[in-house]
Amino acid sequence: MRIVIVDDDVLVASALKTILEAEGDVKVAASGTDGKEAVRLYREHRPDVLLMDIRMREVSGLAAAEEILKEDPEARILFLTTFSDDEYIVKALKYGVKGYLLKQDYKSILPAVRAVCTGQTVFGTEITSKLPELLKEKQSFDYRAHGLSEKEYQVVSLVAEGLSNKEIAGELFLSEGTVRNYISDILDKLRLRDRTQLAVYYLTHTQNI
Amino acid sequence: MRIVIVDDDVLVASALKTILEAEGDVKVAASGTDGKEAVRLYREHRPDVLLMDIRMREVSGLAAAEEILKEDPEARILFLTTFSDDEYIVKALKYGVKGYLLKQDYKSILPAVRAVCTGQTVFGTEITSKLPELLKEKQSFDYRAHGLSEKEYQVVSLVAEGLSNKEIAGELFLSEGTVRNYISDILDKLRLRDRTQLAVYYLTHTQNI
DNA sequence: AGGTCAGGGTGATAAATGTCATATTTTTCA
DNA sequence: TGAAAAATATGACATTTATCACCCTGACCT
Repeated sequence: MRIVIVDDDVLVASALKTILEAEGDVKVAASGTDGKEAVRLYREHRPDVLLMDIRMREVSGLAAAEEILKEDPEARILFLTTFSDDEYIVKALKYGVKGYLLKQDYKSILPAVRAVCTGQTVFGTEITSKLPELLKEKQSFDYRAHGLSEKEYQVVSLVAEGLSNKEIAGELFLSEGTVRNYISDILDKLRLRDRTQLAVYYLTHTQNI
Repeated sequence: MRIVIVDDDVLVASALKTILEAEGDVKVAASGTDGKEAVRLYREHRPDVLLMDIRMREVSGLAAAEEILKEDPEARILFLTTFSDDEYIVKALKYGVKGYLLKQDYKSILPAVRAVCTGQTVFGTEITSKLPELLKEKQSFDYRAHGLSEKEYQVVSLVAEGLSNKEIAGELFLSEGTVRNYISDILDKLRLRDRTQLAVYYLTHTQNI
């Protein structure tokens, strides 16, 4: 396994090198201290895994990752950081970075590197526990809480699909006038003015967008 | 490392056992063939990692995972599956499952188990490549792509806040009639029928909900 | 039998919306 | 500079919406 390490803290870089090369099958091919170097070293060595700090002086690890992944979407990049940050995680994942873990957690670095090497994605503990949070759906529209009946709720959801009263009537087998009355009631209960506000309200209180 | 394996395919279970126990430090504490058993075996053995098939006859792995994680949020569960499925991934991650990978990919099973054991989260290759997709923000509403002018776009966004023509006119220092004309044009360009559909369209094509 | 309440309906009416044809004024630019 | 292309505006009109007052039916209660 050939690794490239990029970290602007030289101590960290050498510590990592020591930890990794303790294993017989791991070889640190090169190391650098800045995002720009990361790009250069990646091009030059095409390592199995690029271990990179996310915050660095000139060019950040994130920018470097973007650059590298644009050139080689198969690149296996593993971020190292001293703190976890939602924004970074999401951004990094969007780029296609293969992992993200904490420096402190030195015992987990080697398994993580191995896993990434087989093409998998790895997250550190702190980040993992936040994932469900990050992925959680928005609270869904609770019609009972607003005093809406089942039928009224159906009307609301159809309004939020852009249907006219006539269409809603057809859909629910009601007369157009009844639908009008329903909507009038609903607007009253929800303290809204017209169907457009109703659609907006529903859409912004529902996850399925 | 103590592992519990649950898979309704006995062949797979024993193959996994063989692969894992080839390593000196791994011990398969027990194995089962159904979600119900998974829950029981987890309670009984509290393994370092629970390796579980996601699709099983009676109680699915997903249901079992939910149950187990409710009792022990720290449980390290690693799903195994023969096919990848977006729905499952997202659901599993929401529950707090620690990983998800393909059975075929037997070389990556051991590193994955080790990584999960140190508390990390691991995804198989196929899933990883989908992650950016899953997390990608909704494509933002590109008004130029629809031939809308800057001003028309402003009108659209106000419609999508539920403002009336008069209010929009006031907001943009236009006459009400002009706003009406704008909206008429916009609806034409976007092939929509009324302002409610416009609001829905805008909201569903914008990420900031 | 009478009361009442929810679900569904009608019709009248006023306001808001959408369409169109037709100006007027600015901008832009060959 | 002069003409085309925008941005803005008006008025007339048809449609759709929203509100309201009232009606009918059937279930349920007592």
